[in-house]
Amino acid sequence: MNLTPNLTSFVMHFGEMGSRWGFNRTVGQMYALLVISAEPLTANELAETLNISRGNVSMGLKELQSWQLVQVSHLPGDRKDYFRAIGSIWDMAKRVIEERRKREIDPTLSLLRDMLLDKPASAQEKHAQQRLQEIHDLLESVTNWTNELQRLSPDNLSTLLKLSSGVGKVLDMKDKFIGKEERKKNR
Amino acid sequence: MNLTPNLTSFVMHFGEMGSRWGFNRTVGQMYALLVISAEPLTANELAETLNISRGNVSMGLKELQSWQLVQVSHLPGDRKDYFRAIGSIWDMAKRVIEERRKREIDPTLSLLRDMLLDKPASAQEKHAQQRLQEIHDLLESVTNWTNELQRLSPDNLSTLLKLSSGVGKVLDMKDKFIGKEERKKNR
DNA sequence: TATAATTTTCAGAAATTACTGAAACTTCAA
DNA sequence: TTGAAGTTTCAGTAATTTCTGAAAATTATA
Repeated sequence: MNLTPNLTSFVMHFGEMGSRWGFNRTVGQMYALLVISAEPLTANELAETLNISRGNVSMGLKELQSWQLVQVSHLPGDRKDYFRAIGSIWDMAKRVIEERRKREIDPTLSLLRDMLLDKPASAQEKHAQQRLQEIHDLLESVTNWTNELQRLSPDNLSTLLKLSSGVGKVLDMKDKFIGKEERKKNR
Repeated sequence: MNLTPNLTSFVMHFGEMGSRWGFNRTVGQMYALLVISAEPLTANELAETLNISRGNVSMGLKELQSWQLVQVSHLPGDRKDYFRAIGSIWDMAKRVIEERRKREIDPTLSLLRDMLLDKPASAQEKHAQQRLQEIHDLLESVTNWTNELQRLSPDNLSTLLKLSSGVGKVLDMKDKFIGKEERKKNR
């Protein structure tokens, strides 16, 4: 496949950014290419377009599949695997959030849980545990949020994202809202 | 400084995770140590406790300062620099969000903006631009959110996080709130 | 101004991570 | 079965990143 210079520079940029997003350069390039391509691509097309080895493409696709960011499909009467980026932009966002949570938060959260079960054995540990508790609570909240996000429909997710500038407003509102609900309950 | 085995394992774990969070192993260890330490530490204490070279500590501290995650302080009559992790857990969370946005989103967003200014020159580019537009919009929303988060007081940030199981609730609130505002306007 | 205390820099070594390409494997069709 | 079409694996190499430690720079004190 031949890319216009513009698209090439996007693909390359995405490769550079890839490392900041948790996968390596070529995996980033492969994903960018799949995202902008109108048609599914074969592993060979990826290798040729990006000038990387066939073996590397195979490994990269495995990685992208583990992120659940690409899908394989087939054409009747053609044995080759065709790859495409999964669904909508919202699906991608959800997957990235989910995967990063698994990799960046879960392991730490589970270690923190264990550590907090131990009684602090010294003044040093006592102070440390306080900080660890705070970190634990924060990470747990973040985890809850991401779980909740997974459940949202694309529509609601979109609404929520666009709400940004109103977070403050909504929070102020929350007091009134909760207040009202509480009053109802206690009536 | 001598750490208990428990704390040592936390510090080491944080080092391993460090690479997933955007800094390297020793920087992660250094930060973990500063976070759990009740007292500010000198560069030499860090180097000794973690068994890494003095030079490495110097570079690592520079990195942590660029993330604005540590502060230097001094003791009267002592020329050494003492380092401590900045403020509260909320401050840390904000810094991390802010820095990651700068590193992981801003550059891509700015490239996407440029690309979307060009008229698509081919069918290929036309299709690609549609996807790029979607990505652009998503990243822009995320950026708006993080900006908004920066502005939130620790109190509100905490409330927002704990609201987790109520992302749905946030949306409900928004509807009622907006609805009320609209009704007011139209009255 | 000299010197002692401390921090920073940076060239090269060490460690880690990514990539290639040839061989092994799988799958299907004849 | 055989072999053609395709994919995966992995040992070895290349590229990148991290770390060390000695030298240079900085800063305070006498």
